[in-house]
Amino acid sequence: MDSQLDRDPVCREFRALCRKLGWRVTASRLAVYRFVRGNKSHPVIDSVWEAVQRELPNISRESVYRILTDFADKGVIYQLEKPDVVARYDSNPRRHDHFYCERCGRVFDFSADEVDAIARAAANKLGAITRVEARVTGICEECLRKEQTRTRRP
Amino acid sequence: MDSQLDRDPVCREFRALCRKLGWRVTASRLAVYRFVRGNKSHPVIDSVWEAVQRELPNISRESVYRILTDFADKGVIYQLEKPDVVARYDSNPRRHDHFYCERCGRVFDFSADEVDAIARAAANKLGAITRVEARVTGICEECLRKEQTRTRRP
DNA sequence: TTATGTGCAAATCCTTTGCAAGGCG
DNA sequence: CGCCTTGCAAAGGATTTGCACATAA
Repeated sequence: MDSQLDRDPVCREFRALCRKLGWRVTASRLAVYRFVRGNKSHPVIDSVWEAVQRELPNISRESVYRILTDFADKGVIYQLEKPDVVARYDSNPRRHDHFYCERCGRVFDFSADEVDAIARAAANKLGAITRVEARVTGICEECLRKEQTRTRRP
Repeated sequence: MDSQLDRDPVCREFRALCRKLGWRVTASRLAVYRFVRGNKSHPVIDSVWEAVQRELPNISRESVYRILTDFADKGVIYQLEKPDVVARYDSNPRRHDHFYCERCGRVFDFSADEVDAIARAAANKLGAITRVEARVTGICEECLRKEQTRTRRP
């Protein structure tokens, strides 16, 4: 990275980030970071790849995957729609919400019905609304207990 | 389907459903329906397949997929986590919510911050909460306009 | 009988991984 | 120079599709 880039605030921010995470500063990572940072379009892989290719024509799709996965693992970005995708089905016809356990992957139902009206009001201008669901992620009771047990008896 | 099954209320319900949808009543569909109906465990494909195999040992995984997909298409069940999976990334670090357009697939941000407290309170007993997001699905403004134009000029 | 539904095998598509070469520190 | 990164090729895994046979209606 040449010294000229030090004047670019995004670049400096990125270097600080890498330092914090113990990562090397590479052109690939910087280019991906530049495109993703503050980007509100929720880009899919190929959008990111395409954009980054304009700067680094030889970057591979796989590297973009790796870099984005690393960013997501460190919480630098958030991954919507993880491909931890196995089709799941829900036969409950009533409006309801879901709690996703990050540990065991199970999904639990709950109902916070005021969410519906609130989200509808807020998303009103974006289009016609079909359904509203609150999605909560965390660690379920059972997994919490397991972790506590493990911690107590080392 | 023999007449004995007519006495089973689930079966009768299922026959009515098939009639409404213009579907043939088959043992495979009935078995899948039986397992899924009222099932609150959000089963993945293999759980459904495994359960149905106990009744129909020769049913194929592909058929289970087809049947569940058909059910979901008709709104008989809801498909959580569709495998329309292409990884999507979101660089907005602030808590916020998402509007998914069913037509164009784009995702829009909005904020309905009261949702957080409400959902937390409701999901409180299920475990430790990491994040809360309202997920709204519908048809975005732009797609709505396109559909209206198409309808107005046939 | 006739069109729909199903099993089987194979194709797709997205994502991840192994490995050797490249490049940051 | 040594270890972390990357490109390339290939593997993996989930879901879908083509086709011939089975079966509701």
